[in-house]
Amino acid sequence: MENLPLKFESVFSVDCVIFGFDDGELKILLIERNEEPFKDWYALPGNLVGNDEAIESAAQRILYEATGLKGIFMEQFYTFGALGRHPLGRVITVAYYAMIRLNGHKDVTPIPATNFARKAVWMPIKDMPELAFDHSRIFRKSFEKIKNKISYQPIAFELLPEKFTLTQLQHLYEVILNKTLDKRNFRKKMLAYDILKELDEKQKGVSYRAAKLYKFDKRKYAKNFQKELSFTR
Amino acid sequence: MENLPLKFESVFSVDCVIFGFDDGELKILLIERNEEPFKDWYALPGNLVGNDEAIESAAQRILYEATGLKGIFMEQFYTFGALGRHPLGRVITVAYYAMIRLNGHKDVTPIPATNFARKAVWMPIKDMPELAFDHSRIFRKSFEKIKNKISYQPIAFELLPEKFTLTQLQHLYEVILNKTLDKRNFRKKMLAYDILKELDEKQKGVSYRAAKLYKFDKRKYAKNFQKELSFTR
DNA sequence: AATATAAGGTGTATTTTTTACACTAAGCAA
DNA sequence: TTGCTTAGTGTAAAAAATACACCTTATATT
Repeated sequence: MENLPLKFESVFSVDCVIFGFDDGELKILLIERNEEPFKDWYALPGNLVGNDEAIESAAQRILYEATGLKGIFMEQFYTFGALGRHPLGRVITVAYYAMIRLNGHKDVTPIPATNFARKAVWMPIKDMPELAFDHSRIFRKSFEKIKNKISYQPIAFELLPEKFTLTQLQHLYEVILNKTLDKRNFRKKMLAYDILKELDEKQKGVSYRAAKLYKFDKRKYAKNFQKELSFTR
Repeated sequence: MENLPLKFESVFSVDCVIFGFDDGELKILLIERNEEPFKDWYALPGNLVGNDEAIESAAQRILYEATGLKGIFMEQFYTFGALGRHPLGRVITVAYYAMIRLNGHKDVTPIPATNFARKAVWMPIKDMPELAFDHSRIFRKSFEKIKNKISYQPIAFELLPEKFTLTQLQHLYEVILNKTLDKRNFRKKMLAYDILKELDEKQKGVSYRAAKLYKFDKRKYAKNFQKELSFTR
């Protein structure tokens, strides 16, 4: 193919819905904007993508700026481009979500104050305020997505500490799916998938019988996981 | 919020993977490019999105230009924006797929020749050539998507004539899933979903026992379809 | 030491769903 | 009338999902 002069540049952004699980609650990371438009509003961490920056890298950069974390799996889930979504003109935004371990990483550092972000907070999803731009819509779509996905893919582990108890895992499912599950059935099913490694360790610092700790076992997962999960109760 | 001067414009495109089912084969609509870059290559129908055009509308416009069809459901499935994907600069593309009735609409008219498209063809997916840009990748992703989706959502009907036999439906599933299904189990399951309407009509023009015709029943579907489909054999 | 508290951990019977499997019926054509 | 081709159907067995309750263990309290 012959050489052609470059003609195009794009202006578009990436927004990230970053989920964490802490105090038995599902939270997402928000920034408080310090700049027009939507000054003083909460917003998803996001930014314009450089002309020489891959979208995926931009998402990783934004996650890093927001949390100090690198190398977290992020999944693109939708692109939002309604005409009026950005007051400054046509800016479409590619949305990603990530799930990160908040427990055991309490020190995850939200964004240092920047021009546009005054501070960042972990917002429990039950307290979610209306967000800047169309970010509320983006959040809702991400939440539907993970709700759906968790039913057939073991993405929940990403949110837990590396070592966790089955009860913690169950609680997380219950929070995301917004329904209670039967303890015996949950355990039976989860263990049947054979993607967990039982450790020789127990929970510590609890004032009741300590539970066994488990780890997610990537190798077992790769071997065994063709099946799909699903919980009806 | 105060008024701010418009600052941004975006250059981005939409590409459409348009599935049809004909002669017992799954096909997609391709154009043959008449313009650099990728002159003479096959490509997905796609185009730049106007600065005042909603993405969804652009997708509909492209579908219309390619087939003459309006009001077909299209689903956005991914946005592709790798740095080198377009030789003329940074152009990210939002990809949609659609499934349309080819049977009974043989007259679906691919694109009238335009500047950039010499002609359009319904290409059997088994004969798929390498496509322009990253369109092969886009196609592969769309195909994974519908493969997955057909297993739990009745999207297959979109591809069939309005009236169809259960055997036709089964063949379509078999083609998409690339495996054979058991006739009795398929029928039992499909009828159990209770989303089909049995007609008082039979197939015509066949030189063997004619099969009953069915219609997809949107109302039943809306009522009954919480469940998910899945075929293992 | 005894007791209370709180969560951990476990099994079984029932129902539902999925699977495997093969023959007769109907319509057309020669 | 016979042959050909696809339509159409049921059942038994296996697997998966569900409902359900009590004893165990560790710590804290008296």
